[in-house]
Amino acid sequence: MPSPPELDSTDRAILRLLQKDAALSLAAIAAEVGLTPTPCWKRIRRMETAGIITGRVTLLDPAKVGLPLSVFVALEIGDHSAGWIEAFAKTVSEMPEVLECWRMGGDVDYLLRVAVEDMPAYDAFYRRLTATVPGLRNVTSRFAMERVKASTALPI
Amino acid sequence: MPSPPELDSTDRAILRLLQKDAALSLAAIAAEVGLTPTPCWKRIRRMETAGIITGRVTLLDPAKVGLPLSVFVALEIGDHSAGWIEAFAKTVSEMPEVLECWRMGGDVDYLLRVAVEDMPAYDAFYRRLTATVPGLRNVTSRFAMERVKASTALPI
DNA sequence: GACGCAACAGAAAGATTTTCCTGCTTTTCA
DNA sequence: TGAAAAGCAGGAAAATCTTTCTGTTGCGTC
Repeated sequence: MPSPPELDSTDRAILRLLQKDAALSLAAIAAEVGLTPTPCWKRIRRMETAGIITGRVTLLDPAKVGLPLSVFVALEIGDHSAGWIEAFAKTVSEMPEVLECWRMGGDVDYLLRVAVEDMPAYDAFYRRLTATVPGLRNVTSRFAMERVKASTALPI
Repeated sequence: MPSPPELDSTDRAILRLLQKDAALSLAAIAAEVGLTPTPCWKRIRRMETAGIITGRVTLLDPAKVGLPLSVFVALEIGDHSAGWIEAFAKTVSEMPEVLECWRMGGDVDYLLRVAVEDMPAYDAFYRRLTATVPGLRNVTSRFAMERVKASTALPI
């Protein structure tokens, strides 16, 4: 059975607002979507418990907190067993400088985005990664020059 | 002159908490860092006006809002003039399905992360991108199978 | 001893959350 | 087919909790 749309246009309007600014008051949201605060609150509550909203976070300026260098690391691996994959996911999840880790299809097996202070710090991370993770066949580091766009707002 | 550290250990503790959960009350933050709400509020206020805190956003589950496909697009360009670069940044910033766009050093000129509904939607995006942006020498699409880790919390 | 900074206590303003109510739509049953 | 009943979404108002602002104190420095 094709489940009915979980989100109507009002829900999506609320989400568009909250994706841009999680600190908006219910009164402001309500005015924007044409409701009173109470039904807005109930809708947000529902989307939170449904797992549609996964969290509210504070974003920082990477340069201003001393992490101006972003590196994308493409990994090719030798061992494709379920055990290796699980262990790798755990290892990488525990590395705080790895902000994103994607398992990919195609020529690259994993793609990481890493935030570090400078090149020596990246080298230290690189050594730690290659020492900790066994069976890496190829590691390609690509360095970001400029963050042209960095959004967390999905187009809904 | 080596500017004094803008952030002391209390500031960083507050930022670590707020990066994980922007909805924490001042009372909860204050208890965690060992202060009363008022100085916490002043510190947060200061970091907001200083641009260290760039915003508070709501995160959604991409699959649950109908955007389960993430694609990384590597671009190589022919024209490296300042005008082209500026126009490209503007074009890409206005495309809502492009969540991230990085200007890179090395073999790849730009790396994009794109969120779409499915493969036909990606194809439509691809056609629009290549039709809109002139002078692309090479476009390589890599498809994500699994989001192993996706964090917005910088390691401070 | 005076100054400046950071924290604190308490109060006022504002926001969130709850409770209860109304009207609409859908369902069910005679 | 019609009508009562149930369920759903929104709204008003009150209670609770938070944020924000005021003045004040304590500590370290000069």
